[in-house]
Formats: sequence, structure tokens, C-alpha cells
Amino acid sequence: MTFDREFLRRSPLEVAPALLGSRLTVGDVSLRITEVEAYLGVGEDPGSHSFRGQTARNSTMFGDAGHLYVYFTYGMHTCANIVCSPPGTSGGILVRAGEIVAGLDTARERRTTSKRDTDLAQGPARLTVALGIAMTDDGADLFASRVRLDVAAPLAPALISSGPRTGVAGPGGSVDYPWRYWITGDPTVSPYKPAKSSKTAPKPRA
DNA sequence: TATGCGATTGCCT
DNA sequence: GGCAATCGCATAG
Repeated sequence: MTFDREFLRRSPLEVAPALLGSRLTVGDVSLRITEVEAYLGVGEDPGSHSFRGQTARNSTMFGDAGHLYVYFTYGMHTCANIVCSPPGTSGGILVRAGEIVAGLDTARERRTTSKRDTDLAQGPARLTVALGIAMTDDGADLFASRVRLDVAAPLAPALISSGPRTGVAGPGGSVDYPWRYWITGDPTVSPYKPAKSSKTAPKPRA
């Protein structure tokens, strides 16, 4: 057990902003985390994969904190989470974006569609490609595997922005809480894109 | 067993 | 700015 793992056994809402600035390293490619999203456990967050309980797919989220939860979606994309929650719960932190701080050449080779270096890991699926994370890394111990997390000192709150998630129904009713955190003004983050809503985009009518 | 859709991305208009 | 791609998982029957 490490101090870092102990740190990850707190609520995702507490850990998520603290992970900004931390480094995720796979082989020779290293990433500075600039944008994350917190997901809570069973019955707490309808948007969480673990909302409806444990399944074969999300079982990693139900294990100990400090492991990597990797899932496949849209038939083509892979995303990575840092399992983070008190024992007995099933939260996680989706790593949404980051800045490549080492292994830039390798990342560029993997992300050939990327036009700029700030695009290399701008988005959860792009990020896994840049780092070389695959489904086989699901369940990897972030402190004892090829995927490693180096937790940095927390950033000053003034440098952190967060997005509110409104109207989420919790066990006790609807609650409002921030779930997305990013480093203010960082060029590798795209906080202005509403990552939600695909077809039912609200149409403003005059 | 059958059907719908997603913690997205990139190309099209 | 809008939508197709693509398949495993979750839900309904």
C-alpha cells in the first residue's frame, strides 16, 4: 500500500480536482492530466457505469482504488478511468485530457490524425491512443504496472475550473454537484464543448 | 434472443 | 455545426 493509493480511497468528488497536474505514464510516453471527470458509485450517479451495480464490464470499478478501469465504447473507442473511491464503493475518475510531456514522437505516431500537439490527448479516447492504453490494461495497478500514476501536489484552487451537473437524480432526490474539473485556460482542454447531448441538442427559439 | 444506445471522434456540408 | 461509424453491454420481451 502506498500513500497515493490511500489518497485515492476518498470520494471521487474530492480526488478528481486533486488529480489535475498529476502524471500518467505508459512506457516512454508521459501525460500531465489537465481535465478529469468524477463518477460516483451504485445508485449515486446515473451517468456512472457502476450506477446499476457490478457487471463483468465494470468489475474493476468495484475493486481497490488505484487501479485502471478501461472500457470500450461506440464500437471503436477506448477510455481510461482511475478507480477512486472508499472501499466498498465503486467510483472512478475519467481522464479526459492531458498534455504530453514526454514521448512526444511516439504519441504523434499513434495519433496521425492529430494536427497539433495539443490535440494528441484532447479527449478521453484520443488520450488512450496517445498513451498506448488498451483493453488489456483494464485492472492494471497504477503503482505496480506498465501504466503508472504519479500524484502531484494539489494545484491552487484558483487554477481549477469545474462544471456543474444539474438535475442529476440521486438516492435522496435530485442534486447539483460539479463533476468535471479542468486546469483553467490550459490549451489541451476543451471545456467549451458540451460533451453531452448528441442528437437532442437544445434549439434556441426566438 | 432481439433491439437500442453509449463517459466519442472525425469527416462532411 | 451536424451526423455517420461500429460493437459490446444493458434492458426488454
